[in-house]
Amino acid sequence: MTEDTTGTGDDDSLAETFWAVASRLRRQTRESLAPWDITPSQSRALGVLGRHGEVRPGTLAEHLRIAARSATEVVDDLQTRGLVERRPDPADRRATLVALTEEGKRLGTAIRTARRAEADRFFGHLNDTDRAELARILRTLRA
Amino acid sequence: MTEDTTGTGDDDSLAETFWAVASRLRRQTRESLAPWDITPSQSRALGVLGRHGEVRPGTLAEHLRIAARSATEVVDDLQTRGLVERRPDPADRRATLVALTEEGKRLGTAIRTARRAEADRFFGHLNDTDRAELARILRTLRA
DNA sequence: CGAATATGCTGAGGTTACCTCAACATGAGG
DNA sequence: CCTCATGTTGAGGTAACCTCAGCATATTCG
Repeated sequence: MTEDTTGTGDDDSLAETFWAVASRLRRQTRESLAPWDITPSQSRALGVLGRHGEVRPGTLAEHLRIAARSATEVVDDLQTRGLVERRPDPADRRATLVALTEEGKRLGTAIRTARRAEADRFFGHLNDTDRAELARILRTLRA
Repeated sequence: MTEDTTGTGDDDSLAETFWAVASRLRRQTRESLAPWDITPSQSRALGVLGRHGEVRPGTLAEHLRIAARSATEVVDDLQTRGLVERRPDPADRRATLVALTEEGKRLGTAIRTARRAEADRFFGHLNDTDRAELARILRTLRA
């Protein structure tokens, strides 16, 4: 149905193509996370916590490249699910430290594995050279 | 694939890098569209309409790769701003055709120019080879 | 020391861009 | 004409952000 293609070179500016890919990746990610009933940004936060141990919400925000307030929100969600806990920062009484609970760690590793598999599935259509090229170019653009 | 990390070791998977770039691009796009008080998805819709003439909402949705219902919404917004108009499809009385108004056309071209400039600014850090490579690889992934 | 200022977190409230589900009208095939 | 498919949209929901303001601490400096 819907004569799918309509030719091909439809919306092909670099930016458009980029967004088309992004949208595909987002859908796939969401899908691959579904079994754990966890959202993409929660999973990203779990990743950061796994790599860094306990951090303050503000630091988490930097790693996720979002506003501090938004990090608070993600932490709230994870805390509700019992995946992280907050404790006072002994070094600064304004601050809080966020750390994975045992279950958070377990889930974190499980998800990391799944995400890796998912990434392989997504980027796996590329050969090694292309994948490396893509990584390099994207890193340039991230700056 | 997994770890060819360059030592920074921060958020290094290909997917993470991809999202970091996406986020940067999104912010910049939003900013560059601000003068016209138009959102990214509205501008994408204008683009499709500019390239295709009048289309049905459903067709628009396909081009934008979103659900039909969501296209209706974008059209609503554009119509409120007087940039598009709906008229009945003579060939099928269930359907509607969406077309740019004169002002929509004017704005569409203005925006297209701006977006191009913005893309150049964003992707301009890359040399020609890298830009071509990126385009090629992304097109593979879009499939 | 004490006052001004900076920093860290979060409540309140908003936005964008999506989604699904179901209603309703019309079209098409038997 | 009856059924089923299709096109659009109302209703209602969601994730993931945002800003702004307030409160509690920390730091700096006269």
